[in-house]
Amino acid sequence: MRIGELSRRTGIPTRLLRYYEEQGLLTPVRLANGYRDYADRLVDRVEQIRGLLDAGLPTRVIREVLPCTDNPCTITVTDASDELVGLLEAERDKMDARIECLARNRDAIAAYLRQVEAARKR
Amino acid sequence: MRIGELSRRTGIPTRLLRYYEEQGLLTPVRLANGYRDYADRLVDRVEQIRGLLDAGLPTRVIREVLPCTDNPCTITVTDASDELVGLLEAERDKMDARIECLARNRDAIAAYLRQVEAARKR
DNA sequence: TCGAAGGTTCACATCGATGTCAACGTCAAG
DNA sequence: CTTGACGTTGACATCGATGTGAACCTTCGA
Repeated sequence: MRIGELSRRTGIPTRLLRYYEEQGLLTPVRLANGYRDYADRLVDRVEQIRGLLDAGLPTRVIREVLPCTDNPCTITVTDASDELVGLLEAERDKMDARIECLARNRDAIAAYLRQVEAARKR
Repeated sequence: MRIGELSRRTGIPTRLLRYYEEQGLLTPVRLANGYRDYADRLVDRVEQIRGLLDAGLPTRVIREVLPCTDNPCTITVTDASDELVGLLEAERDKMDARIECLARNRDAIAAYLRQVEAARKR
């Protein structure tokens, strides 16, 4: 599919799809006329990218993370440099911390909302 | 404590502590000489703010969220406008989505790292 | 008393993500 | 053949978070 359809399907402006490509997060093939051609599976990838961006990861990190979340890429297990492994471990730990922080605050909000609701019943 | 010590304790530059105040996330009292004076408990608050910022929440949202995560503020349950309640529910749901996305990707990274390690043992 | 350390405000710079616009090429339908 | 929808690249603008520096005030210890 071309960029317009991908944009419609994902709700992400074409501007950003091009930006993600520039950042190395998305690599559509080019048609003879120069148009970008996106495989269907890239819809999911775009959503994954959005999720990670929304969760606060910079594109630089997402670029490292994406390959290891691709099933087919699990084959490339062996060519992971020590450096990359270290980076990924650090990133995993940061994500743990973020998850914990988010969860704690979400729980606090949820508890608060429950109290509000309880108070309104009276 | 004054801003320098808070900065040392939290590792956050004074510039940002002032910025958080400007954004309404932190409200130190002022000493006679105009210096900011931070209560001890604000150390925790700063860390909470950092966690939420790192998790991708903008200061605008954090400002709404913080009050409901303060225990003493649970007393103010009654003065929650419908609007705020809706905003908080939406925010809670977004946080849910972020947590899920982060967890999925962290799990993928963790699985990848385990594979790498297994491959290296051989 | 003087200087260093740390505080204040204000302004401007930077950086990443995103919006917007200009100038132009491609393609399908009337 | 032309028009309109859609694509291309490139430049510049904006917005939020953060860095940096100037000009100035306060406190404290030599």
